[in-house]
Amino acid sequence: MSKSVIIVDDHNLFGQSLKGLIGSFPNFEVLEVFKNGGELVDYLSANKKLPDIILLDVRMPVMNGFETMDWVRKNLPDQKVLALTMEHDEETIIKMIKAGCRGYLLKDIEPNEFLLALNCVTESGFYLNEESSIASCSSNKDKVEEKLSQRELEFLNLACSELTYKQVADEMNLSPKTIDGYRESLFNKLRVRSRVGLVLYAVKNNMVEV
Amino acid sequence: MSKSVIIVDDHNLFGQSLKGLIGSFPNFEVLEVFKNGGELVDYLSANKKLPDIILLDVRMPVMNGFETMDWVRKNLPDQKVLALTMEHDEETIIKMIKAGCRGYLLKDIEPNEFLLALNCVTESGFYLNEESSIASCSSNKDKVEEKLSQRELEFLNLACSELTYKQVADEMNLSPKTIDGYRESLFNKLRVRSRVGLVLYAVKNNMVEV
DNA sequence: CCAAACAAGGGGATTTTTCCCCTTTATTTT
DNA sequence: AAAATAAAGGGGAAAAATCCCCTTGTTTGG
Repeated sequence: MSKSVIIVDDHNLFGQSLKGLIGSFPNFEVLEVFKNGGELVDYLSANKKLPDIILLDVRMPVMNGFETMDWVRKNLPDQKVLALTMEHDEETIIKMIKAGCRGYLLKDIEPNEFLLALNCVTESGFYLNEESSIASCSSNKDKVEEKLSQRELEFLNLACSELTYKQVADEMNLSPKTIDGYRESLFNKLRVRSRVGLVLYAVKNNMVEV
Repeated sequence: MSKSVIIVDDHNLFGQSLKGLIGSFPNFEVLEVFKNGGELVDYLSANKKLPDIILLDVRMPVMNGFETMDWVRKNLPDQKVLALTMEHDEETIIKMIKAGCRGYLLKDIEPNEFLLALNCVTESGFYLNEESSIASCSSNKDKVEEKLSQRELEFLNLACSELTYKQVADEMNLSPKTIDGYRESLFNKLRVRSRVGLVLYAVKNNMVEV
């Protein structure tokens, strides 16, 4: 019996090309190609046919990979999802694996490795290559991310702007002194020594939209 | 007669998938798929068959799109090259068009638009959609980039770090006051109001490695 | 139930950044 | 040759960011 796949990727040319490639594999067929998580959620919510595998990009408009993965885990906990992205930074890999995806593929893998991964997931339920295993073990950076509270993340985002801390305080309806506390706390957690350091950290780890 | 295409893209899965898609178009065939500009240059240097079109990614290891485009223009000025990337920022588009490519495609276009572009380039020599035309006209950002001197770029890079301006001055063997001059000058040129603004500008426009 | 962790806020001092106005010396353009 | 521009440097002041040490409630895990 043929295994069914749904592709979710905002780069349409890639999605459509990949559909062709997967279609050429024996025993695989592509049910749908979506451009963002929102379209996928609409489809899945409509009780349409569930695919054997969902290939999920991380950076997408409307609803990104993390948000989409959260939704899938809540609503279809048994759905197999493979993250398929260009980001090879540990943060992203760890976040996606924690969010519950069954493996992490980089867009620069060879097609035969890709086929292997598809088979691996349908049969054993998981596909983890060296990079993602390494990433999920070495939880060094991981821990610090964990420790950032919602409020701290809000602050971090606002710090990545030309607002002064005083203006950030207004924005968050807090006193400048509290903001100073967040700043100091983040400096320690993220091991940076200046606001520029904060911004660079956030950019490096895709925590802000640039 | 069939038109020949060479694909240069570091994301192998994309390159191979795209090969499949192009192969399915009538009158198109893919000669080679390379993972970076270096491989392309090796091929072209070896006097192998020249393709009708080269599809060139911009962000690649070893030899990126700009460097590759420069080489092609110098050595094979009549070779038709289409940039095919994810970057939709004006800087990149302008730089690639200036470097001499015949058009600029985003990876999120529809396959039929893609086919149109391929035909357009082989027949008329150019393919410019709205976005790239807009970009090459509205040279607003363009001009400011132009105006940044080598020294200012050096400063900008160092400003994107946790160094204080005093330390940046040491690094550049200049007085802190001169650095202050660069700072002020860049604030005006880039229309930012703080060091964080500088960093964000540099990150947005891929002027620093993050 | 208690101690630990956390969110919010503050005083006061130091350093860094930002701003505005200014000079000199080459180089380039007109 | 005169004018414009780039590169380097400066004084002085105001604003912002950084640092260190501190208090008061609230939650929350053990």
